[in-house]
Amino acid sequence: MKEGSSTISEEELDKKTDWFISKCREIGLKVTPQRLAVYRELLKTDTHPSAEMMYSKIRQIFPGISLDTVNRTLITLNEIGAANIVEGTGDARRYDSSTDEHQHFKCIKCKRIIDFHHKPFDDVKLPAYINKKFKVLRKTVYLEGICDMCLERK
Amino acid sequence: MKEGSSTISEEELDKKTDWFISKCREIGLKVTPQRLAVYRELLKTDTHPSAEMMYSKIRQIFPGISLDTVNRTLITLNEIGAANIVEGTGDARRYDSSTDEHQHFKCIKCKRIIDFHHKPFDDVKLPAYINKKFKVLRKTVYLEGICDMCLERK
DNA sequence: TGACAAATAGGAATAGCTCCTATATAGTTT
DNA sequence: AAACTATATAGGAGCTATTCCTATTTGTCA
Repeated sequence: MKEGSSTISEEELDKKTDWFISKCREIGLKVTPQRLAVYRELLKTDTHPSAEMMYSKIRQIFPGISLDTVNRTLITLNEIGAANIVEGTGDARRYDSSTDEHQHFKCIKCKRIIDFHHKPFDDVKLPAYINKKFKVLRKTVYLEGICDMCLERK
Repeated sequence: MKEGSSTISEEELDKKTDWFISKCREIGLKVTPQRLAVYRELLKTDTHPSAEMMYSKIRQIFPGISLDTVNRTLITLNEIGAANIVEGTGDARRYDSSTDEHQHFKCIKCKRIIDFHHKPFDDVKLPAYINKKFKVLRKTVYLEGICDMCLERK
């Protein structure tokens, strides 16, 4: 289970940045400093930030960026597979840069989202009639409840 | 897989209405005609409506109701276990009156939500460390992709 | 039936995007 | 390296979904 700030290594960050640049070029997206900043900041966190959270963060290193750009960029990242929108029930969209298969737990009190990985969930195959009828792009398992911190606080 | 309008029987509707009334009394919620109307209309559909969709529908039989009441009521229904908020990634909240275990597929083009039930998903047990650390109130499996209708149209 | 806490209608306010447009710039072409 | 052009951006307007506010109404219980 991962919580708090990420500890991604410089090496890993550079590797993913290179991948991202190639991916953009491949698709024909321009590699703008804004895009790079959004992608790299998202890589550095595992708190599943909202667009607004990313905006505050990025403004510290890139003061002129607009919220609209952050929003558009996050959606773009999701489209090209460089990030995912975390599933949930209402509230602001939350983003995740992890591409490894994993699941989410969201606290309905503090809205914190915590990653975990339980292999049996990955292993369940979809029924054939679903794959036949629909084009499934994403399969997620999502838990909701009260987190340890909120349980204690109460 | 269920699509289109529900075919809930009068009998079933009455049974659930009785249950709902007891539940409200038990918790100390007043049984208002607005609450009953929202609950009963939600029971009659399986299109996973948004608050706005419910509002249009209910206004036909209850012209004076306000959108705020519909919104508040749907949230209340979710809180007392008389309905669920469907998981998703953005857009307006969608609601479901079904209490049976099942899963959702959402079309990212037309936003249609379709129920299905694949027992292996129910059977996966959560890892012990999750249940120990968090109070899990809900476990959902959510698929996203392109539905049959949108695939054809393209 | 009267009292009162809870719920409602209606409108105002807010949050979270998304759209619009003039300007700027990455990537390409010369 | 200058010019070109399709994209991308900043900033603000606009929009959608939801929540808040408050005067009024209404279930529920004594």
